[in-house]
Order: sequence, then C-alpha cells, then structure tokens
Amino acid sequence: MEGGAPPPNACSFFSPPLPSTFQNHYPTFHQQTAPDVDWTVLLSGQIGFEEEKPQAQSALFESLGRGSEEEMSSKEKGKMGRTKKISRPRFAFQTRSANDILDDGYRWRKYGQKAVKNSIYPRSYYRCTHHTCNVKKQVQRLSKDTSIVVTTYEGVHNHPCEKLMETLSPLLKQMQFLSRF
DNA sequence: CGCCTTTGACCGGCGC
DNA sequence: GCGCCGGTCAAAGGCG
Repeated sequence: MEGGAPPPNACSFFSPPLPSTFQNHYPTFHQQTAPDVDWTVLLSGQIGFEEEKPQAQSALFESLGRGSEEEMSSKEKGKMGRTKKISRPRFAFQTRSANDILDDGYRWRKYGQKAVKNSIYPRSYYRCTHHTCNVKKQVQRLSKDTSIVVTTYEGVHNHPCEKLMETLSPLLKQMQFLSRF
C-alpha cells in the first residue's frame, strides 16, 4: 500500500505529507532522529479522527491485526474511572529503524506491553509523563518486515516540548540579550 | 529517592 | 455465556 518509493533520508520525511499539527507538536523530530532512522511511510498525512479515517491508515491498522480503530468511541462505561472515551486525534506512521523508541522530544513512560495476534513482536504502550497531558502512543515492530517500526500517537500534547525548550532557551536568551542593542 | 521498565492480573468489547 | 483479544493497572524491582 505504500505508494511510491520511500524517502531515502530522515529529513525528507517532513516535506509534503506531514500534517501541520504533527509538526506543531513534535517539532524536534527532525533534530533528534537517529541517523539510522529511515522514514518509510507516513500514514495518511493527516490526523486520523475516528469519524473519517484515511485509507492508508485503516490499511495499516489492518496490517497491525486490529479490525477497526473505533474502539475508543463508545459510551462512557465509567467503571472504576478507568475509561475516558473521548474522541481523540490519532495517527500512525512507519519508520525503518533499529531501535523501537524514537526520540520525539517528549518524555514517555511505558505502562504496558502485550503480545498481539499476527505479530511475533509485542506492542508497547507509552504515556506522556506530563501530569496534565494524557497523550499515548503505541510502538510495534512489524513481523512482516522486521526493520519497520510502527508508531501510533493518540491525543495532542497540551504542554510545550521540554527538549525543544532546552534546545531553544539559550538561543532565546541570546536573542533577548542582543535585542537590547 | 525518584523515575522508569517489567510483568502478570484484570477489565471490557466482541464474536460465536 | 464463554473465550479470545487488546488495553490498562499496579506491584515489584532496576538504575542513576
């Protein structure tokens, strides 16, 4: 389903298909990515809301072994306060990389790992460590092509990216200093 | 000591 | 109702 040749290097990944929301919220991707990362497929190039999902994305979800991604949209079960069923933006993309974990500038805490059907590799579940932010992501290596890692983001960060701030703050200080003259 | 991963248990949805 | 499956919890342990 990946139409066309995969972009050869990491940075070109950002050119056309990247959704602006993604760039806004994961600004450090192009700075932090390891050299061995080869961005192969960005699914859909848009935030995959549950109502309208792009073809490529549903195709990926199928290839990941999940029939449908509507599982989050049902009513509030409210048992144990465990489920917050809010319709959240979610999208997935594939990368070709030796390590499963991409450094996207945010801090993540792993909260689970499950073996999934149709895949010899487990799926890992991560949550953003920021208190007020409950963005999640799933990471899974494809069993068909073991060099490909599929990352699925769910939700939008409601706080700045710490690593970006770290990188930027000395620059900002210098700019402030220079602007006084 | 704080933050993280690991890991088995638990829960809900879904198909039969 | 039952069993499978995916997602989450939480205790325990590791590491700097």
